[in-house]
Formats: sequence, C-alpha cells, structure tokens
Amino acid sequence: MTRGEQTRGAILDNALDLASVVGLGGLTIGALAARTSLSKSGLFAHFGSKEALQVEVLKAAAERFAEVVIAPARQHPRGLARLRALCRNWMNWTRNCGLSGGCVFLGAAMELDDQPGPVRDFVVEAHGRWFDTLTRTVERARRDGDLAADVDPADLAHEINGIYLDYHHASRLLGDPGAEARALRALESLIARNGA
Amino acid sequence: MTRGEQTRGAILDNALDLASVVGLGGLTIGALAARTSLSKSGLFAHFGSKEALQVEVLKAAAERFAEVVIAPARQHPRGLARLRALCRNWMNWTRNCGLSGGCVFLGAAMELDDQPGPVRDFVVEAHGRWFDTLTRTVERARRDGDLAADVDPADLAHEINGIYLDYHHASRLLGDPGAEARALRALESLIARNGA
DNA sequence: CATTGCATCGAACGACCGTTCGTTTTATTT
DNA sequence: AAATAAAACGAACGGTCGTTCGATGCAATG
Repeated sequence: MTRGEQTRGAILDNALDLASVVGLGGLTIGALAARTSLSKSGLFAHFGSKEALQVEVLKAAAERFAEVVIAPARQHPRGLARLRALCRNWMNWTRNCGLSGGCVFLGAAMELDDQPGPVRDFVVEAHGRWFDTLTRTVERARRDGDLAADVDPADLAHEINGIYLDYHHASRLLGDPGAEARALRALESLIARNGA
Repeated sequence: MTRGEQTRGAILDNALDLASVVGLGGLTIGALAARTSLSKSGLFAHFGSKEALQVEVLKAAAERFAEVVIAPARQHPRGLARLRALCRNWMNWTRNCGLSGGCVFLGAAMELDDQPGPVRDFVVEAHGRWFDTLTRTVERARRDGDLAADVDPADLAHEINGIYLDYHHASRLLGDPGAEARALRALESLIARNGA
C-alpha cells in the first residue's frame, strides 16, 4: 500500500467518525484537516472536491457495513438464523464500527432526500443494495419453510426497516435505554406472527 | 396584528418551507432574506441569533402540526377512529402544509441527535409531546375496548412510529409511489392483530 | 547521484457565514 | 404637523467555507 493510500484511508476513517456526528453536510474540510493533522490543501488534493469526498465517505461506510453487518451473518445457516443475525448486526453496526455518532446513511438520507446530486444518488443506490440483500434473506427464509408461504418479502423487509428506524430514533435522539430490547422484542414478534 | 408580527410570520413561513428541503442546519440567513425580500440585518433583528431562529422555526412547525394533524383528528370519536385519523393526518402532514420538502422534525432529529443544545432540546421535547398524545390515543382506544386489554400503548406507538419512519424514508428518499398504500396496509394489519 | 513523480504544504482567492451598528424609512401617537 | 417608537436598511466586521496554485519535501527510479 502506497503512502498516499495510507493517509487517504486515515482521512476517511476520521471523516466517517466525524460525519456520524455532524452529518455529511456538516462535514468540513478544515475541521477534517485539523483532526488528521494535515493541511487543508493537502487533504483536499486526495479527493478534488468536497462532493467527491462525501461520496468516498459513503463508500467507506458501505464497505464497513458489509464487513460488520453482512459478512458475519453469512456464518449463520441460511434462512431464519441468518435473518436474525443480520438484524442484530444491523442494530449494532455503528457501535461495532466505533463511530461516535449514529448511522451515516440514515443521516445522509434525511439530509439529502430533497437535494439531488451524486451524493444523494449514491445513498439511494447503497440503500437499494442493502434492502435487496435484506429482502432476499427474508425470501430464503420463506423458501426454507421458516416463514409462512404467503409473506411478502418486501413488506416484511419494510417492517424490519421500520423497527430499525424507530430503534435508531429512540436510542440516539431520546437516549432511551430500553430501545434495543424493545426493537428485539418487536423483531421476534414479527418473526413469530409470520412464521410457518 | 402589528406589522412586525406580520413579517415575522412571513419569515417563518418561508423558513419552514426552506428548512423542509435543506434542513435546519442548511437554513441560512442570507438565503432566507433573499426569499423574503428583506435585508439580512432586517431579518436578523427579528430573532437575535440563528439558534433562536431555528427554535422559532420548530415552534412554527409544531403549531402547524397541531393544526393539521392533531386538531382535525379530534373531530372523530375517541378511540380507534381517532387513532386512525391521527395516523392518516400524520402521514400527509407535510403535504397538507404545502411544504416543499419532508418532515422538519425528522430532519432536525437526525441532524441534531448527537449535537446538544437548545435546538436539540426543543426537538426532543416536541417529539415527547407528540408521542404522548399518540400513546394516550392508543390507551383510550384500548380502554374503549377497541384494542385488546394486554396491548402496551407505548409499544404500539413505537410500532406506529416505525411505520411512519419507513413510509417517510421510502416515499421521500426513494420516491416509492406505493409507500403510502403499504404504510396504511401495515397500520391496518397492526390494528387488526391488536384488536379486542 | 541525478531525476522524476508523488505527497504535502502555505498562502491566497472570492464567496458566504452570523453578527454588529448607526442610519434611514415607516408607522403611531401627541 | 411634530415627536416618538418600530422596523428595515446598508455597510462592515472577523471567520470559515471550498478551492486554486506554486513551492517544497520525500520516495523511488534511472
């Protein structure tokens, strides 16, 4: 790994952590340069524009998400067990990444939902990929007989998404300590009532 | 109504619409002054600080929310009917306000969930008030026998919140045209399975 | 050792930020 | 009509924003 790639990685690590707190829009080149002990111009040269930096941050987040949420779940047997693992990993992913703030994708999604551009496009695409794997995991669980034959995988994925969003909201904004337990309860209840 | 109050109201109307698109953090005094055909300093004098302006914008949003979501629901009989009305009004409230963007509270909640201060405090408080009326409405429906005696009103309110969040996410970020129908379906399913 | 190219730097740019202040316009009251 | 108060203004402030550019250090290559 060349020297440039190394510092670039360090920049993105810091940027990801910072963005988890202040959001992609609040991410600032000056502040990021200070955190990484680089000059503004030196840091800037790695990306060429702030928009490009934002996209790279999201790419880095997506990579981490794949490592921390998706990959470990593959060690569980296909079907319901894997779906459970996926959801549990999902709810803890920012914590497992050691990020100071909340989910970067959620923040970006709310910031950019009415502001077109390449950053928003990437958020949409990344969310689509994640939602696909979630839906396919549900589908597989159904095919394996763990879920009832008449469940709509996309509908179920949306319900799971709702559980996650409420969990994130309650836990990060309100600091509700019972948020995780309630989310897990809701998830099990969802699975139980859609069981085969 | 004095002249000052009038322009102040016009400022907040514009600010609310602008913030629904760019978020509370993206809201800028210069841009807002241009939209309202005022000078920066003239506009600024109405609030004294940007933070105060942000809080006033949220207050204005809360007032509209009460008018457009909560008040009309009171015309429906207490219990399940009112709960349904409340949820339906909720899902359409930014549209009914004619706002260009999404839910201002949701945007602010995601922006500020890791950034303490008076603006965040107000968001937390406002959300608490809303969640209370939602929970109490559920409670009343249960007391009237429309819902099963063993439902936990707060849990149910959280499930409804999840439905709303997923709806908002799907509809605004992804532009999913079927989002509203799915949300209403999920809501009815939730009610049915918790019915008396 | 000389040369080339990459990585980083410092200084500066124009633009906009939130904010202050004294002045001018506009409305209300005497 | 004169005096008073309220409201909006223009100009400027110090800062920070993203970005550009030429110089400088450093590593690897010839």
